[in-house]
Amino acid sequence: MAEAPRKKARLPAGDRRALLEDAARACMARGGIREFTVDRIVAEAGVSRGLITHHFGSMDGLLVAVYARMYREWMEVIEAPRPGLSRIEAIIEALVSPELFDRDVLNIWLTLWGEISNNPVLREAHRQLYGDYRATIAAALREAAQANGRELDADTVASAFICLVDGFGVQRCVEPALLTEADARAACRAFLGPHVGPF
Amino acid sequence: MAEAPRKKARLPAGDRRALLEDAARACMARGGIREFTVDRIVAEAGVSRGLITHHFGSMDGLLVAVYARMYREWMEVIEAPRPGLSRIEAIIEALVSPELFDRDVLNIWLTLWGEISNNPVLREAHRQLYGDYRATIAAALREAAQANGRELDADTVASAFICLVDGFGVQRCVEPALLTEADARAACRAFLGPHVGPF
DNA sequence: GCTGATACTATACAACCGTTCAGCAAGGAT
DNA sequence: ATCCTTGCTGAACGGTTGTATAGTATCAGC
Repeated sequence: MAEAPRKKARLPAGDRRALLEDAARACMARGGIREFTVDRIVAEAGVSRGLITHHFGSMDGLLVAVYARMYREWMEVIEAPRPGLSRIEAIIEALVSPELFDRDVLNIWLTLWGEISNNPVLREAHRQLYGDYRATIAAALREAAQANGRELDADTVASAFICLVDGFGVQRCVEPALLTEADARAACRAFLGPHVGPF
Repeated sequence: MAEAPRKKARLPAGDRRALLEDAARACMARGGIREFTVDRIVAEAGVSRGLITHHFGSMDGLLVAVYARMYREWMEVIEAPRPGLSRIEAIIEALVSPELFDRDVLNIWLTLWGEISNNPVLREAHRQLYGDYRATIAAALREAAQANGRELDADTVASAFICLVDGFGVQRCVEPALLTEADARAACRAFLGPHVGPF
């Protein structure tokens, strides 16, 4: 006979934190910032009301943790090596992959952007991470341009490219039918081609 | 001696509606959807708590009204004739103009996108208006391409172009320093040039 | 087996949420 | 002068918000 499931078993601190972060993301994916509330999140996670404050200090603390985890997972997919593809191609494929080009994921991002724009605590957290993202894209662009013997202002192009990608996210949230994964890939390639040359 | 200001003077119904819409936008520009509350809005407008329900039935009603007005004003600037410029150039100049390329305006849009994505009432309102926007852009693209004797899938390119523009909005809200009006203009032209030819 | 730290629960709290509604004020019609 | 309609107020409602905190369970070190 299997062990009877002990109620309220002790868990390593990290597990419970991750559980709450996942629950918070599920709520945000479902209903944006309006679902990011203590009651919804603890109900989703199946824990007591006090646990959020216990682990994160405040709702802002949890919000920052969610942002950090979203960012980390995003970058993992972006930076994953894809055999046979150049770095810039790999990035484009990552951006239209099921992991990143996903309504739930993008709805969480849309929600986070809205908060970054208005919440000083999250804005500060964003500032620290965002530079890395742009630098990664810019490095891939520089690499592709060099392979074709071209000059380019990698930072500026990377910035505009990120705008395009963020816009895909918006579009996919507000008008999902209008933008397929193939459209997004084609738009990325059409956008970057003139700047870095064939890839 | 001037007329003594009468308190609670009667106003045409439309004026009071517009007053509330403006107050709601001021709140959203300041703090996103979290500031879109009855108390904040009526305080901003200097009217009583009951007035929102009286004129709009509910907060969702006001939200739809705000969206409709944002859309109308956006389109007015987009469609304004600009002597000496082609239609597509005029649209790009409109997009980077002080009226549209404005932190407050774009923060309201970012807030509205987040709501469209999660609020069925607003999503329905959006669906009806959005098609017109895309059609306007697509028509300008077709015109430019024809002038250069080119073929293009105007709807698809318009859709991707709108993504780019929406992404500018996101970027300007979450990282205002990184994207100047000149950057945005240059990115628009670089994006459209390869599709429609010189303009 | 005690002690102290840690993980967690559950209640309580004041503040705020959107909506309802009774009533007042002002003007037009009769 | 009296009614009715309309624009608007302001109090009241039940429900939800985030946080503070007292109390309970569990485990490591001794």
